[in-house]
This record gives sequence, structure tokens and C-alpha cells, in this order.
Amino acid sequence: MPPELIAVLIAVSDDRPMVLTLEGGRLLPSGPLEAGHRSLQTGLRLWVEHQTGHALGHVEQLYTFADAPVDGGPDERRVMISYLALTRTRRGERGWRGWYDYFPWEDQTAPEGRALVQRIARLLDDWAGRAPSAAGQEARRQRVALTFGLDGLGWDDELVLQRYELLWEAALVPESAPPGAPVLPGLSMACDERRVLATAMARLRAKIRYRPVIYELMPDSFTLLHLQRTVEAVAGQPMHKQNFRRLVAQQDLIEETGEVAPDTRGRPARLFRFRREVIGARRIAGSKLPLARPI
Amino acid sequence: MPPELIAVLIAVSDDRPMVLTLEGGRLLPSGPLEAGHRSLQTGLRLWVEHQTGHALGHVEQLYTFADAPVDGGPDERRVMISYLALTRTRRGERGWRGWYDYFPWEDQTAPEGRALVQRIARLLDDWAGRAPSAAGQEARRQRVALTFGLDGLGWDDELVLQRYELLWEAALVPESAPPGAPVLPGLSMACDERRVLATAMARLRAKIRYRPVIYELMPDSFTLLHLQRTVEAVAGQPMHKQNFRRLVAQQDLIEETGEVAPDTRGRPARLFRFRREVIGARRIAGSKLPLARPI
DNA sequence: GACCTTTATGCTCATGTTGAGCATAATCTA
DNA sequence: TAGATTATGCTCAACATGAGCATAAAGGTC
Repeated sequence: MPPELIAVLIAVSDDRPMVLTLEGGRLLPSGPLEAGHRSLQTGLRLWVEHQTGHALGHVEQLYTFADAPVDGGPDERRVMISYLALTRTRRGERGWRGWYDYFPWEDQTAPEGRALVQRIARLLDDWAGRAPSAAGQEARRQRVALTFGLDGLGWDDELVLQRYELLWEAALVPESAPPGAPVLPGLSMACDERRVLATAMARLRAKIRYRPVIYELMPDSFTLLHLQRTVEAVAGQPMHKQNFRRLVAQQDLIEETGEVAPDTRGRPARLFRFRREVIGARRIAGSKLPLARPI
Repeated sequence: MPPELIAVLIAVSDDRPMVLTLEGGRLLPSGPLEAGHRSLQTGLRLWVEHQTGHALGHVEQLYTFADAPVDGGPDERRVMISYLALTRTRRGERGWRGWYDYFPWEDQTAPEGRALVQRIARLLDDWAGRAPSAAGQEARRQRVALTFGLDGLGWDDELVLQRYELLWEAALVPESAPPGAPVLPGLSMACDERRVLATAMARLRAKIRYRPVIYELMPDSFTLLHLQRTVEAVAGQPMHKQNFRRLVAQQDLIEETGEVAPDTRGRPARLFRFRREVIGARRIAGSKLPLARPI
């Protein structure tokens, strides 16, 4: 059984991060590595284009997963080489699903997301209490607090995978819960593919901080608020508007188009475009994400 | 042909970073993923222990590589899932080689390393001049300057892989040079394994900045200068002593043992130990690496 | 014993970065 | 005309970072 190539294709539309899926959102585009593929990445591109018709832009390898082998089962296991790809949605394309449909607790810009974390905190506290030893309970509580930013520790948007794995261990997601048991809201995926999705989210959130990949998700021209909303959508956290602009301005990665955004509500905003030429011309850091206090 | 598991095992001894190799330094420990392996990591651990007798501590996945398929060759290609592992050397163990024996230009703490970069800069300028078009020459020069920190751009210690790939393209390393052509100093490895080694170095250099992994490479107790020399050995760059201590102190990750280092030259230094308990108890950043001007 | 070399350690200072928020400008709508 | 709404400019305090001065505590040399 050859390794499989699997893609998490991300776009942001209407300030919502989206993932390209198959089979009603249960699967990610994927296919086996074949002898004819010139490289892993070309193999991936061929499969995704074949299955979804969508060409890939910026692509980077994420992680290689392997199923646990089944006792007495076939002598084969599924090895998945996963990739993160960034792109823009195109009108009328099907299969795009909201990121936060799979991980509702990851959206900390919305009050619902924050409320859900409060609920999760209570459920995980129960779970911690069910640890066999007192030391085990303490260790679990500490882990919960750290992973979900409780006790004033502060939410870390990059801990996507750690949070999912914690919920998995606590049997609060359908992938691990006994049949019929109550589970958290959020779509699940076939096999372990939600784990791949979590890995992609975590990587993207980390990456926008130190590389200007956010522009891969932007249209040709955009306002600063649009850019901010896109970053907020990805990071799942609100930002401080003025500081965000200051940071973006001093990076010197974008330039005014000279035009102004049509049909806005307040004062019209200037339009900007990404200066493609700076890629490779300078050493570029992403943006430090000037966070705002979650009101 | 099942995927292969391949390990870059790193330790620092006598302020020199070392890699565990086989076959006189030509190979890294590796072996095929087998049905009996419970996970990728357990498979890796088994192979490394079997081949080298060394048990693995901190392990993390690096990258999955695939050879280019050979035209008309076997229908099979080598897929390598690579790992970085950190450990300490043990007396009398064989197979340890210096990192910088493979990448002499990466050691920017030593004058020889800096001189070598000057030589490389000249060779790569020639290479850039051999590009077909004027625009191509300019693009090559820009890439060289950025990758090797020329023209006042500053050396970026994390660009290990980019530098190696540039030298590969310019046919300055034995892996890509035509037979008999002059090549740069530095040991090479079988297949593309030096590329795996470069990836590991790059990852480790990046990681010590934001996670306290450096302590995986330290003995139980150490002086602050010893810690600094270890970081410098990994980063390949000199640090500012006082600022280094300030940073380490404010991280609060280590504590005094109460003892003092034996047989030192100047004023005796206090010994410290890593506070293992903080792992998991706090959100921990590595160290920002207070660089010193290369004299 | 005085003095030099060497490493350890404490402290200051200028500069840059970051979080927070006030104030004003330019639109549209009621 | 008075909000409402978004854009944009600017200030301030707190903290982080790069650089380097000054002193302390050892051993070795004359």
C-alpha cells in the first residue's frame, strides 16, 4: 500500500476560513503516490486537480501520519503525507466548508466560541476528576488549563491540535466517544482526517506570524480592514485595529492602488495590493498579530 | 517498497554539535516501516536502537522526502520519513561525527567559517554570472545575497537547507558536481541524506528560539557559559554574554544547584540545573538568542 | 604579596516594540 | 442636522533588546 497524499486546501471567503472537502464534508482530497508522479508535490497537485478541479497555489508539507495497525487485520496500514495549500475560493465551486464547522471552539472572535470553551472547561474538569490518582487529576487539570487558556493563562490560538487531542482523549468528540454518548458540536470526518485538518489550522496560524502567507488568501486588492478580518478569521482572535495597521504599514509589504473601496458604510477605505516583488527580495517577517483584549 | 524511517540524532559534546552516523559517516540510521511497528515513532526507535544501541529521547518528525523516480528504473522509489532526535553523547560511543564536518560554512562562530563564506560568495557570483539572461543573473545574485547574508543583509542561521540547495544547484557539492570538478570542503553522504541532515539543523536552530529544547542537549548540571557555548554551537553564531544571561535568568527555567563548577580558569561559575517540572506547567518560549556582532 | 589574566556577574543606557486608547476625518442614513 | 459608522493619525507607558561599563573572584607570575 503506497503512501497517500492528502491536501488541506484553505481559502477565506466572507471573512470565514473554508476547507475544500469531498463526500459532503467527510473527506479531504487525497490519493496514493504513484510511480508516474515526478515528486510528492506533483502527485498531490494531480490528485487534487483531478478530484476537485481546483489548481493549487502555495503548498507546503505538513506532517506524515500513520494509522495504528489493526491486530489480525490486513498487513497494511494507511500512511498519509499531508499538505497545506492556500488559495482563493472561486464562485460556484462546491465542496467548501467552514473551518469552524469542524472546530467551533476555535473561533474566539465570536461570543458563541467563547461560551463553548466555558462549557468545555466544565466537561474537562469532570474528566480530570475521573483520573485514578490525585496526582493524575492535578496533571489533567493543569493540562486542560494550559491547553484552553483557563485560569488567566490566556488562549493560545496555535494549540489547535493539542485541544482536539485532549477532547479526543476525554471522549468528547464522535471519533472517540462510545456510541450514543453526548459529544461536542462540530462536524467530524472519516478516519482521522479531522486530525489532519487540525494540524493544518495550527500550522497556518503559526505561519501567518512569521511569513506573509496571509496574502495568498487575499484578492488582488483589498482594504486594511479586509486584511485584518482575514487574519482574525484565521487566528480566531480579534485584533487591535490601529496597531494592526501600524504593523502592516511598517512591514512595507503592501502599497496603495490609488483607488478606494466601493460601497462601504463609513468613511471610504483606500485599496491596497500586495507587493509581489518583495518576496525573495527581503527578509520578511509575518505580522506579530497585535491582539485585542477579548472584550 | 514501504516508507523508510530515518533519524538525525543530535548531541553536543565539547561545544561541538555531533550527529550519529553509520558506515563511516556516509549514512544515517534508518529502516523500513514494518507491519509490527505500533507507530512511526516506535518503528524509528526500534531501528535506531538496533543499529546504534542508542535509545532515543526527545523526538520530532521533520519532513518526508521522496527520491525522483528513475526513468525505466524499478517501479519503486525511496520515501523517507525523517526525524530529529536530541540526546547526549555517551563515552566511548562510536559513529558520532561533527555537524560542521558536513557543513563547514555553517559555523559562523569560527573565523574559518566566515572566511569560507567569503570564498563561497565569490564562487556563487561566478555562477550567477553564468545565468542565461541578465534578469536571471540579477535574480541569482539576489538569492545568493539573501541566502548567505551578503551586502549587509545579515547571516540568517536558519537558512541551512536553502544554502545547501543553492550550493547543490551551483554544482559546488560532490552530490551534484560533475566528476572531477572542484567542490567545497565538507563531508557528503550517500543518496540525499545530507539534505536530511540540513533539514534537521535548520529545524533545531529554529526551535531553540521558541522552545527550551536546548536543555535536552545539556548534562544534569552546567554553568551558564556552558549553556551559552551549547547554544552558540547549535546556532553557529556568537552571543552577547551578559544579555544571554539576562535572558536565561528571566525565563526562570533553571535553578542553582548550590555548587560551583570545578577546575575552571577564572572566577568559579555557579552550577545550574534545568527545572524539569516547568515543562507542561507554563507556556514557555525558548530564548531570543541575543546575538553579538561577529567581531 | 603585588599584579596580571581570566571568567563571572551586576548594572546602566539608548533604542525599538507592543498594547492601549484618545482624537479627528470622511462617508452615509435617519 | 445629528447620529452612526468606518478610516486614519498620534501619544503614552511598559517592556524587550543590543551594547557596553564596572566590579568580583579565582589562579598564575614576578
